[in-house]
Amino acid sequence: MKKAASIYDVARESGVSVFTVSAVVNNKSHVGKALREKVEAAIRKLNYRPNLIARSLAKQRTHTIGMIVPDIGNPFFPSVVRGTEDAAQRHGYNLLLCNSDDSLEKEEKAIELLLSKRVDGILLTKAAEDFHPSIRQMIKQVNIPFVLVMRTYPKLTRDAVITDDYHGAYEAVSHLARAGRKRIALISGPLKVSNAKERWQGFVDALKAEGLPFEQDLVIEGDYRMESGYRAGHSLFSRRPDGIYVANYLMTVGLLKAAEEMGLRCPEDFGLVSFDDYPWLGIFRPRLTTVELPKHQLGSEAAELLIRRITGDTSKPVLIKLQPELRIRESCGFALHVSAGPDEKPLV
Amino acid sequence: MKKAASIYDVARESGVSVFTVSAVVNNKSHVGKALREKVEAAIRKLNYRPNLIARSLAKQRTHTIGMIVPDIGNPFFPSVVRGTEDAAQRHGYNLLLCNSDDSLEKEEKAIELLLSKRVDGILLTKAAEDFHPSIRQMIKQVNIPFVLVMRTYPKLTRDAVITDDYHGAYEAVSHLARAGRKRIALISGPLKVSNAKERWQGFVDALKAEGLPFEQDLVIEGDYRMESGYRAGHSLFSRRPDGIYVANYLMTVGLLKAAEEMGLRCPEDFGLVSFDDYPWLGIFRPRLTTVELPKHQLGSEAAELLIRRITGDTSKPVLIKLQPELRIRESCGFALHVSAGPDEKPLV
DNA sequence: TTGTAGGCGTTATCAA
DNA sequence: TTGATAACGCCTACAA
Repeated sequence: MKKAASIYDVARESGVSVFTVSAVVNNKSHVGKALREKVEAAIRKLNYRPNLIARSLAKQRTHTIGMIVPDIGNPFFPSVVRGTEDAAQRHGYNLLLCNSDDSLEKEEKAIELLLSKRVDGILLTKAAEDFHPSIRQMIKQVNIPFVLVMRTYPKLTRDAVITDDYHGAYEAVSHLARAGRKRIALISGPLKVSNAKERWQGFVDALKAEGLPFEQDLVIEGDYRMESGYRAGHSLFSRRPDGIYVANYLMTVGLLKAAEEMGLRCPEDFGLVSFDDYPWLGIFRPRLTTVELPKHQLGSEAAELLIRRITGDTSKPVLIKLQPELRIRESCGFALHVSAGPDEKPLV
Repeated sequence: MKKAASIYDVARESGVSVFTVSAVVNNKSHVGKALREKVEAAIRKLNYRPNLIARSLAKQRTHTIGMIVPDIGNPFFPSVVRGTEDAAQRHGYNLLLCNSDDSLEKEEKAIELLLSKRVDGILLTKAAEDFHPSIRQMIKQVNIPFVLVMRTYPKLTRDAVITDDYHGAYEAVSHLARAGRKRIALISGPLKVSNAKERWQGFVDALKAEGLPFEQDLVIEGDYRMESGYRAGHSLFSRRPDGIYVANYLMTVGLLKAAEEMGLRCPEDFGLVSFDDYPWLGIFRPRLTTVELPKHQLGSEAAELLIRRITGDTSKPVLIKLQPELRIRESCGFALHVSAGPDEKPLV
């Protein structure tokens, strides 16, 4: 097997210069009809495909965007990634995907690699800790656009697209209160992460607004993983909260596992509002009341913004804040039938 | 802001040739200590990072693998992708991710793009229809390794890593039969897809082995999406099956939605075995009995195999078949407590 | 051990 | 409208 045809081969085959070939490949207008047809014939004959690596080197543009998420295995992220892939696709960009496991080390390694591969921009869901100075400097230096996804990171003041987590949490806790819950607990994400802080604040403020006490030992800091929800459950239930707001789905699953082991039932023994909704949560029992986050949109808006930056939009940094939506089901002790109203999206 | 330092800048700064710089960057052994240190100093000073695009062009290797899945938003795939990313990572490869939505058109477009971007190999979960001849020829021509994931595709006889779907389906249906179900239905994936065919065959053979009738109008062909499960449910339940085997999770969710709308309960009105397990299925009710597929392993083994091919392994094509595992819970009408035995993985 | 020079496949500049 | 030819940044014979 011989190697793929290059632009030179096409030029030779059709008896024109590489310039002309390049012009027809990129269909610039200035090529005579006769030549164009000869070139096109040669392209077909040789089965020529432009080498995008070479093109990237010459144009200093890869049409690739890097995306770093904590873990694509966390059911929250696939939809986000899908959203960005869809948008990227539409604009002729590809996605290089990395997982950081919320580890600074992996994150920085991923960034270095993406920069070395000369991606045109990066979508980042920042891990908790601060960048090392060297990385920060490197980022500043290469000067490609970043947009933060789901989590802000002030040290690198830039574009971000997030959800209104404060508001979502506030709604969640208010709902718990309206359902008559008095001792409301929080299982939080890592407080170093911006959205966990927001959700925490929403929890605190809603409590206050409802005239409910804030009990320090009713808030537990998890790490958004299932196991931390499980552990949180075990230590939390001994304190008998009658309502719990859990800051993400995976921790909710862990929590429910713990509840079951301790013989506690939802909503009979405790009310629950979880963050982040999934189609199947309306099907299985207990039917979880959740705060839905527009995951797909999150990803696509981030991608759109990033691509705008890549293509030269230099307007001032923006913070896009998407609105969550409380989906009332049955995990707080009563089925509110308004949830079947026109606002509810059909499952399928 | 000036552009990034190149190998030439480093060479000039340290007063050596680009050859030497290249040698230390790739730490070849032949560089004298004195020079090496000078070069390293210059690298640090200029904050030099090799341009991997240029390297790829020169070496004809991108250290990137392309992966095409139907939909990363389908909860089945994230773990697979995570598995391949982990393996790729370990070997210094990156992942370019594409979604095909099981559409031949999108799939072929993705392949063309990946080939043009000169990925070193491709991981493919093939859409149902056959490649067009031109694509097939193109693939043959570029001659980069493909490994098929989850689905085989005989027309392109190559490496594949799949799960033993026949066996999994057989087990599922046998379990339904052991639970006393007599009229067992199947909600299948698209029969043009290899694994759907396998699961169908496992269903048929298990029925026969159990001495149960095969009723044609108790099998419905879906497309692995939620909505098709929902529709299948609506048309199926009027025929009153007492057991259902559903070939994937998303269709199960749709089916359960339909069941609810028709006032049918699982397992009281029908037994259910679903394919493909998730941590939360052991938590919510009904507790689904499922056939777990080793998703992460699927992805990592595929990546390992692909990378072996990329790096020159020319041994004959292999078909890696991973074993599924029946996880007995309660959706067939009785809780078999063997499921709590040593075989069961802890949730967290 | 180190340097020189050509090649990787495009695009882009500048003439013609 | 076309054609040479120099980048793009790195690797790698081949020489020294």
